[in-house]
Amino acid sequence: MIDIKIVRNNPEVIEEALKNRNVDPTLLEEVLKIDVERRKVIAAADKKKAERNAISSNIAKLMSEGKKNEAQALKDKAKKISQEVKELNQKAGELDELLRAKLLYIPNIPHSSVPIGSDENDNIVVRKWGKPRSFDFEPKPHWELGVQSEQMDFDRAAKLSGSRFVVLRSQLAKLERALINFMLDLHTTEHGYQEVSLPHLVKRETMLSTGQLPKFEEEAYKTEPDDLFLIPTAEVPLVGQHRDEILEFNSLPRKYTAYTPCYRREAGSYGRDVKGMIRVHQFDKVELVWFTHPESSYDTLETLTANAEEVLKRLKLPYRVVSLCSGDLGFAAAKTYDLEVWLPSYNTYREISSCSNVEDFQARRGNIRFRDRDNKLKFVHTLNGSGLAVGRTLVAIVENYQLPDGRIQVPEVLIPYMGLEVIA
RNA sequence: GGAGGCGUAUCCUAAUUGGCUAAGGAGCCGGUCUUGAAAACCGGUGGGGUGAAGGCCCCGUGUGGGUUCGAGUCCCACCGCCUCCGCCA
Repeated sequence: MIDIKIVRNNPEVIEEALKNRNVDPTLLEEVLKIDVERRKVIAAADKKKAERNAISSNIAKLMSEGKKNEAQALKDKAKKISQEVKELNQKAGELDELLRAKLLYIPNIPHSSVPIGSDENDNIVVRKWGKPRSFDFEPKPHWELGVQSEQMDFDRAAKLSGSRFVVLRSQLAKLERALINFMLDLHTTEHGYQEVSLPHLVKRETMLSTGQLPKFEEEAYKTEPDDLFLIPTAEVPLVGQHRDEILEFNSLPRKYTAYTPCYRREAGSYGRDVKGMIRVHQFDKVELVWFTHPESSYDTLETLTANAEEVLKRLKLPYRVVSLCSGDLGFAAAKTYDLEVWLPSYNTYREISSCSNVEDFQARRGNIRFRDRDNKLKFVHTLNGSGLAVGRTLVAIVENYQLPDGRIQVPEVLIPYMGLEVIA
């Protein structure tokens, strides 16, 4: 959530942020209008309350002196004021709620280093690693390779659950498991993250604090009658863990990694990536999340991104790092690097990880604070990144490591996890 | 699902015939003292409104209502945690 004080004192900052994100700026005007009205009502209510409090203490004094008649006169007066207070209070409460509801729909302010642009075409390639392999045969897309070996089963998945699901078998099922273990081992033993095993169903408030709600409710799977949501990413419970907490200064930064399935309705993506397992309703992901001091969060973004990149480097998968432009930035993010892996079937780079600094946007919504050196309570900064999306990593391996006969060579670092060198 | 208990500030813990400022302790921050530190002592340590500022004011005892001039305290509903019983991988 955006700080109302920034909205109030520097509306031009928000206005520019909304403009750069291609978001309708009328939202800002509404917020400002409500805020002015709200403060007016609060000031009026406070004045009445002060008046009533003064009378109340007079009544107490008179009562103790036994002057009942005088006290009664004041009581009548106070009762009237109390009625006025009640009305003003109610009005203030309504405006407060209205303001909060509007604020929850305002996206984060892009960081000054974020390139200004309208869509993904304006993203900037920061660096590239590795060279796309040149095949001396015609490479096949993963869905052909997988179906051919009967280890990727889209028909049965559709029978079970409909479109955009996949069933994996045998060595590909094992490859998925191997990737999860490889990623978790790397992040815990070499990058210093704490592994966490988490609930996959979370409350509405949890989704709200990370920014998935209220704006993107149609993207989430919701359960009835409990109003629990299936997580679209482990970021949600990882960040939500510390909701309404005050973290020790010395416990920061906190670094967590978690493997979870991710559930996404993919509403509005009909017709995109319909073949294969690039875009499915359920996929595995190993997530990285940091809680940091505000002053170090941008250094952390570089570290976090490097941690995710390390997975691709060890798997020897060619990739590039892209800095998302303002128009392509996610709702909660102040700055995002996407990692894109080379996919022969698409003949291009496709997103496999997204690493973001959301600054205090989620901390403000979730009330996650720490006590600073000056003893003041402040909001932490949170960062998240995929390290990596397991399904897409599997796709990348299948396509990039394919052999002319359709078998898949196992990347060297995965051989200990797979117990074999080639997937037949 | 049934029964009972408990929710107070960063933490621990008080406060019932409803009434001045939610007492006390710990931690932390700042200050005094000291060669330095410790101890001791003093002040501060949630949110909001208003003001150029000193300041002034309002709210805050799980949440939301109610009674009352006035609620930590009385009433109602809800939420969370704990214990026991039942069911259960």
